[in-house]
Amino acid sequence: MKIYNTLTKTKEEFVPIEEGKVRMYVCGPTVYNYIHIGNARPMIIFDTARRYMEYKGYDVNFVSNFTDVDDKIIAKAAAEGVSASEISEKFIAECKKDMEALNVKPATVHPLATKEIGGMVEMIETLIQKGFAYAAEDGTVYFRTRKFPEYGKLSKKNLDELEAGKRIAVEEQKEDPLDFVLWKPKKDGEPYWESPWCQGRPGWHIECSVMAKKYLGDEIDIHAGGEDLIFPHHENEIAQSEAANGKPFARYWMHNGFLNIDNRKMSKSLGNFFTVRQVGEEYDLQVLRFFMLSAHYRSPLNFSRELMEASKNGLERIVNGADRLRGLCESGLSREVSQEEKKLLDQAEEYVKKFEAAMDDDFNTADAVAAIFELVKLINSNTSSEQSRDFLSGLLDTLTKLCDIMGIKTERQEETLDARIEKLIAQRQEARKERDFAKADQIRDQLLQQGILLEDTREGVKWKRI
RNA sequence: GGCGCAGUAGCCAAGUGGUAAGGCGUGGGUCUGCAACACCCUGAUUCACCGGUUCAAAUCCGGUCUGCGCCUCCA
Repeated sequence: MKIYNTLTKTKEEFVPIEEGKVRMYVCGPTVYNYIHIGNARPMIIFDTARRYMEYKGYDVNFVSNFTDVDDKIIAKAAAEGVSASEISEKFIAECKKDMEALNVKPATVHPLATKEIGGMVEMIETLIQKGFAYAAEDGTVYFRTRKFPEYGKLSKKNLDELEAGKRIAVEEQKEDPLDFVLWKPKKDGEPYWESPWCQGRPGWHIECSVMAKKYLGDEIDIHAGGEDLIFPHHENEIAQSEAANGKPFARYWMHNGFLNIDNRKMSKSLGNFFTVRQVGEEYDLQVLRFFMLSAHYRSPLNFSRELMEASKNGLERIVNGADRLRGLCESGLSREVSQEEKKLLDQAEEYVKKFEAAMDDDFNTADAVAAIFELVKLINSNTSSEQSRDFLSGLLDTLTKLCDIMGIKTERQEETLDARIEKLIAQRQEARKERDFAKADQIRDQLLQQGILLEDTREGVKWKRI
């Protein structure tokens, strides 16, 4: 399995620190609002990577934080006249709902920044002891960036050029403009914690270093997040962790590309901002997941209604295929798998190999999805109720196995139609039998208006919600 | 100014030296009472442009054009 490593800018063979185990950390959202579809991309991508590694037999310890103390949370709390924790707790709960709808598995641990303050204070103390940090007069603690010679190794930045860039805020009490905050004093009305330096709260970067250390250890296999986090967030994490622990921090750094709207970065000021919740009002969020998997995770991906429609139709093709096959399995024959069937099963295995080869190559989900489509075509073209049950269920198992890895649900939600609708379907069948097609079509249109699509298949009448 | 990414059919998208996957859409056909589903056929002599290397280039090198991102909170 190869993974593209931002640190070396090459695809590298994945070798875990501990055989058979993966320690993985993904930077999670700051919870001051409903998550947007840009937040959803790393969630979906790295969940898929995790599922694939689990499929390969790895025991994945997957840690993803919620940043629940931050300027934006405090500002929102002030605006609504509630406490910061009320805001963060609410949006953590809402975020978990969205993740479930996107079929993103809960992390092994979802640590909260506010519950890890003790560890942060400890790490900052260590950094001060080792000379990598210093406290200013007002109690602000800064990281001494130039003391860490490898600073810039992830983002390929040169310290002197950074300084020349003059976009760094000059703070009088900093020894060097490049130094960044580890701990800052509270302002009136803000949440705070006690520390040796002042009552205050942690800076933006220390929490991830501390949570990764606590739940995964000093050295981890994979650290992931959006590409915008490369600098300064991940660069600073490396500096903090490696300076404090004296060991290399993460072996593989993975970064997903941005999700754009109309080829522009999504932002509130441009008015092209979508929450997952908004998209969910119009589409099953499985469609959003499928859409995100249609491109390589490192490429920018453009979001639009047109592309969502295309994804919806493509996903429908896969689900239809699985659905039909599931029905066929029930009526399959109890006999041995024939030679011809055996050949088809071998062909299906070829698609599994193609799928695995794609995923082994830096999680090429677009290619992996193509393999699933080819398998669906094989199924649609070569199955009937005249075949052996073992053959049919073998194909179904293969298809659902691959879809599971992608986090695509192939089972339609079991819904019971209410008696009134069932009666209409029965009446329509009666009308069809009597060749009263006008009445039959009238009933079908009536149901369609209620969002129920009927299909007359060889195996009987099927319905689905649209 | 520094660093970086991308440009493949109407749309999306894979492919990084051996002669262009897959999906959506379009048009035609088969099946069906009709429809839907499904299946078959329909698509780039060509991969932004120009030059070079090579027996061979979408893939490597040089240049040009265009779009985008990071360097500041941001997935």
